[in-house]
Amino acid sequence: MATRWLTAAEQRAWRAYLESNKVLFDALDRQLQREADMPHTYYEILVRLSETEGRTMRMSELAAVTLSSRSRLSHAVARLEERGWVVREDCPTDRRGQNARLTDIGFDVLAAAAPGHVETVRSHVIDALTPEQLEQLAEIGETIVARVAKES
Amino acid sequence: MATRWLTAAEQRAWRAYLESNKVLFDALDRQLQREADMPHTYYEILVRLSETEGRTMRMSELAAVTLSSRSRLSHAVARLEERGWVVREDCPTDRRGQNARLTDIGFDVLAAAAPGHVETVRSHVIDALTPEQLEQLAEIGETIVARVAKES
DNA sequence: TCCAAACAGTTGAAAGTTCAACCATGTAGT
DNA sequence: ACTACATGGTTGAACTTTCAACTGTTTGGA
Repeated sequence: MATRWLTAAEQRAWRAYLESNKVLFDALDRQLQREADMPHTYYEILVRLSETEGRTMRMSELAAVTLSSRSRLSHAVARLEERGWVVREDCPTDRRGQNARLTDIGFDVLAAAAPGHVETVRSHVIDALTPEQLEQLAEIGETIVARVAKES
Repeated sequence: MATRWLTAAEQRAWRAYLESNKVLFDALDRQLQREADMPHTYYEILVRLSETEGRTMRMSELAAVTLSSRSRLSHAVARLEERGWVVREDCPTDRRGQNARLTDIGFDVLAAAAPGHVETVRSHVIDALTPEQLEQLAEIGETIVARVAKES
C-alpha cells in the first residue's frame, strides 16, 4: 500500500509539536539541572513518591506511574539513593519486592526545587496558553495516550 | 512571591501533555530503532539533509535546524559517518567550517525508513486527531516555541 | 600589523537510557 | 511435591547526550 505522506497542514502541526517539545523540555531540563541539580525524570520520581501515602512505593508501581522501564528506574533510584534522597527497603509482603521511600532530605530537596520548576512550567506553557487551549491540550494528550496504548 | 501552583485543570493539561510525550516518543523511537536501526534524532538529521539543495549543510546550520547542540550533532554525525550514511567535507569558503553531506546510501536508508515512520506518526497522532485538533496543536506548539524563545 | 574577541567545530569524561541476560521468588497445573 | 512459567528487580555493556575544555580560523578594531 502506498505511503500516505503528510499534507502541508499535517506537517505544520507535527513539526510544531516536535519543535515545541524539544525547546520546552530542553528549557525545563536545563532549569532543573541548574537550580536543583537533577534531570526531569528524577524530579518526577520524587514527585510521585511525595504524593503517596507513606512516601513509599513498590519499584514496579513507581516505574509504571513514571512511565519508565524497570531498568531505568532501578538505575535512577540507585543514584537517588547515593544522594540520600531515597532509600530502598525490602517489601514485607513479597520477598521479591523492593520499596522506594522518599527520605526527609529528599522531601526537602523536592520542596526546594518545586517552586522554580512550577514557575518555569507556568511561564513557558500554562500562562502562554488560553484556558481553551489548555483544555484542547488535555484532550489531545489524552487522545494520543489512549491511541498509543491501543496500537501497541 | 508565593508560588502559584497549578490548578486542577492546569495539572490535567500539563500531565496529559507530559504523558502523551513520553508514550509517543517512546513508541516512535522504538519503531525507528527496530525497523531502521536509528534513534529519532538521527532520522531528523537525515531528513533535513535530504531536503536541502545538494543534500549538504554546514554543521552549525544543521545543528540549528535540528535543535541540537553542536556537540551533540558532532557526535551524531561521527556515528552516521561510520555507517557511511553521511560524509564530512571541508567548507570551501570558510576554513573553520565543515559540511555534512548525505550519501546515496544514506538517502536510500532514509527512503527505506520513511514509510514506516510516517505510518507510525499517522496512526499514533495524525489519524487519531480531528483536523481541528491538528490545527489547535499547531497553534499551541507555535505559541510555546515563541514563548520559550522569548523567555530564554 | 597586531591583538583580542568571536566563531566553527571537535573531543573526552561523566551522566542517563536501553537492551538483553540474569537471579530470586511466587504461582499454577499436574 | 514437582515442574514450568510468570513476576520483581538488578546488572553490565553499549549507546546517546551533556558539559567543559580545547584547537584552529576569522573578524574588528587600535
